[in-house]
Amino acid sequence: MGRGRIEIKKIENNTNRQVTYSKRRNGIFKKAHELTVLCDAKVSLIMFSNTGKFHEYISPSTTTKKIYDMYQTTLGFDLWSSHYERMQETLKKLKDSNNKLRREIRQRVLGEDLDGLDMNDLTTLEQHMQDSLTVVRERKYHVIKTQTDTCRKRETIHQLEKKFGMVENEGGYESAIAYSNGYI
Amino acid sequence: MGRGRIEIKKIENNTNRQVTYSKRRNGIFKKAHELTVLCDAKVSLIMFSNTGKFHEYISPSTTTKKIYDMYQTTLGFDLWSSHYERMQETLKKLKDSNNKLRREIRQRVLGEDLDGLDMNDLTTLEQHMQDSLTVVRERKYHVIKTQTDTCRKRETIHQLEKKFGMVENEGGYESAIAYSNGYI
DNA sequence: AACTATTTATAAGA
DNA sequence: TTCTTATAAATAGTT
Repeated sequence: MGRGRIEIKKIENNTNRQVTYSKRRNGIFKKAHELTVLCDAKVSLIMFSNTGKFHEYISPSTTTKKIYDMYQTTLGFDLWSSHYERMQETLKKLKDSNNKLRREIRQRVLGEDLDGLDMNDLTTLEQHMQDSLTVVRERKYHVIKTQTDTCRKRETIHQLEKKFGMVENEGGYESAIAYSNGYI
Repeated sequence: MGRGRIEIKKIENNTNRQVTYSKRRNGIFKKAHELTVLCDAKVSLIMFSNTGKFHEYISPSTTTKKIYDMYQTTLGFDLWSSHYERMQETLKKLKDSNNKLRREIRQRVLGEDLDGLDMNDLTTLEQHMQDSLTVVRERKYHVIKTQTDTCRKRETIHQLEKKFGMVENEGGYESAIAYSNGYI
């Protein structure tokens, strides 16, 4: 449909190709619109030229999102599966992990939810708890010892102050403790 | 372009509309393909007739998914943002929750990560652990007692069998135990 | 961006 | 649906 018939193969001349793209793009958009009106159809037409330029036609009665939703429903699969499924998997893993952690806490910290455990499980759990308790007690004694040491140091510093008239920076010690206690 | 010129408005005659849809659909698909080849473009053409029938053309060099991804990138927004953002939020909450749980386990179950705790914290923790340990020990004795009771029952059943020549269903008891031990 | 000779699409009919 | 064909519409090459 023009001065001469053309073969349907890539137009190598760059300018020609651009011009033909522009002309035919308009043609196809017009056709899409006519189809929409004449036949009460819903059309989504998305095009990218070989230079990456984007153009689209969408029937006024709908949206691209709706068309894709219908597309997915019709074909019965998910277009965003790569994005979405990866998120779904991560979500599932996190939920599982969370549940396990919660169960562990219920069992080991609160002593609840022990119904499924047999004698071996219970004995192992008891041993773990005993070990942990030992660790905490050791830590406690460590802190007591350290605090005592710190007190001794503070006393020594006070003695030095009295000797040399120095002024101690009170904020230093207290704020360090406050900082070390702050856990979220 | 036919025997007579037509107005571009909905074809009310049902059969006519169907026929025109079919003819023009083929026409537009052909045009889409020609554009693809002649101009090295990427075209996605999705159509739904007013009866809900689905047809699509997609350039052979690409996929609907890719076009859809390019569409989103080009327009710089996410069609699923509401869905997606909700998932992102859930994901973040779960991650935070997970981290908190892990920290709690490190502290209370493994006896690690105690650096930030002062004497009061440690004493409280020690007391909690002691309480939990007591609960576990109580549970252990409960299980021992229950098992003893069960054994007694089994003995009684055996005695009854000997008396009356009944055959015990061995699977019943064992599988019940296996079931009650199975936790994920 | 216009023009126009020609090809192509298609409306109506079979 | 599919084919036919007169005619409208699209467009290739040109200006």
